[in-house]
Amino acid sequence: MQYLKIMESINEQIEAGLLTPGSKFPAERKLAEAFDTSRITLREALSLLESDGKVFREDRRGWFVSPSPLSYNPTNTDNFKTMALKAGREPRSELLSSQLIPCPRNAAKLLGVEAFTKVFKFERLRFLDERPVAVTINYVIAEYFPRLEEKNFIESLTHTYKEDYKVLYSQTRYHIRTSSLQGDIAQALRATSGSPAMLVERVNHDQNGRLIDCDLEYWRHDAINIQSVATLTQED
Amino acid sequence: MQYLKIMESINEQIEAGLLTPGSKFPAERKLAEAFDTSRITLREALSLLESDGKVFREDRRGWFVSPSPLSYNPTNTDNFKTMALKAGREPRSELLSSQLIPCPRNAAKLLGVEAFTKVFKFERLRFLDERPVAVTINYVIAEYFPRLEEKNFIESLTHTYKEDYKVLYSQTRYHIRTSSLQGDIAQALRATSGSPAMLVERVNHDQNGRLIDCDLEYWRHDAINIQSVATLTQED
DNA sequence: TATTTTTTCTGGTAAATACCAAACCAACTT
DNA sequence: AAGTTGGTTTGGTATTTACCAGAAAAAATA
Repeated sequence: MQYLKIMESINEQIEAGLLTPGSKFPAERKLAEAFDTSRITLREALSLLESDGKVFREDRRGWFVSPSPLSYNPTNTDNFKTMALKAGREPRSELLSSQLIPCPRNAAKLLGVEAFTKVFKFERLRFLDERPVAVTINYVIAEYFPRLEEKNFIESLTHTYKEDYKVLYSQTRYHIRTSSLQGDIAQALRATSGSPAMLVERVNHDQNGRLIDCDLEYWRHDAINIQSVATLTQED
Repeated sequence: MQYLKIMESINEQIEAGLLTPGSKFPAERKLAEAFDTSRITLREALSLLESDGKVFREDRRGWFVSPSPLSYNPTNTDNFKTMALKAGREPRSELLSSQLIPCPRNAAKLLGVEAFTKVFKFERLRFLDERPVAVTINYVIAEYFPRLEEKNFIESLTHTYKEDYKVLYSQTRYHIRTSSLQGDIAQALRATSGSPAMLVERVNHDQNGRLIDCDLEYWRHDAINIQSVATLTQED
């Protein structure tokens, strides 16, 4: 199992700080030669480090050292920008698409609304220090937010809700599971199809208990770290 | 990219219910032949399904269809057994080790205690329907729980705390991130080294705000699904 | 200097092959 | 009936080879 040794060797170099976060590895063929092994075995070692979140790759671009993950607290309303800035990172968001459509199946299931309810769907790509780390897809119940498409919601939907509609998030139901990146989402994240991902699904209610939107967040799995404090209720 | 087609083909059979949860796939060589491809490409397809949580493998034993994940709520005190039973699953726990030791580095960091503080460490293996799904490692501050080693805590530590020491969990700080299974932990879970995992770290306080223990839970990544409801506090 | 085109490099995919060791099963022994 | 042994199957690991397509770099052009 020489791939284990290669893995450890690379790992040591990362931990020792010889390879800085975000820096690119030499070409696979060169690395394989350096470790006196085949390209396939070298890729095996890198893949293990990838599933451990130590390194990541960009499709046909190479392998990189993973930056430290962003702490993500699902129980507060900090938006992406705020979270990133608090952690000393540089956030950026891009709008990938936005449209007013009848609620699709998967979102209808999350929202618990009838089929054909009008929703405003939009997709955003989130960057941290110019690395694409997440694609977020929002489904907003259209009737509660007239002309939402004209507002500037790209950076923060939370902010738009509050300023333009006097709506505050008050309760959120969330699911978090591992998944893999496929198709358009993988492409937007410059990831190869099948890369490991964290999928965060949230369903949000406003201060009146009204269900207002849901979102799906596909994160590169090494880019976040779910973190929270809970006050426990004893059941029995 | 024929591995994508193979993947979809297998996936369809799973979704159609032709392959029931927990059932074993034919041997790799036979499957490869059936799909008229090489074993390597077949393994590529299965690996993708694995990272998506649709299938899992047991080391040198073969590939299996993943059962549906257990919903795990980090914000309540339901123990493993209770969670499993509520979901209609059959739980079982095995004690892998238990010892009274000076707090090791990683746990000291989580607990925020001085080095050499005595802790009671024990490892348990959790099964769902006889499938090993998680290894949990607990570090309990020994001075608060004299003779803990004599109690029957294997099924539920929570229960022992409550009945024998009148201690209730009241606040927990948790971190969740993806990781990979290695060494002993992988072996206990019958997983191959490097299999994807969910790592849940928790630090717990009792009803008096006293820090009492922490635990590390290594889950097979397809076996859980973090799920919770949060009441939000607006900051600004 | 800025833009476009061409070339080179590099990662992604795929096959064929080989050997090892653990798991499994069946036959045998006690 | 229970335990041991030995052969077979099967997944894990590793090498070699090949070709493709996208990305990056270099060269040519406007």
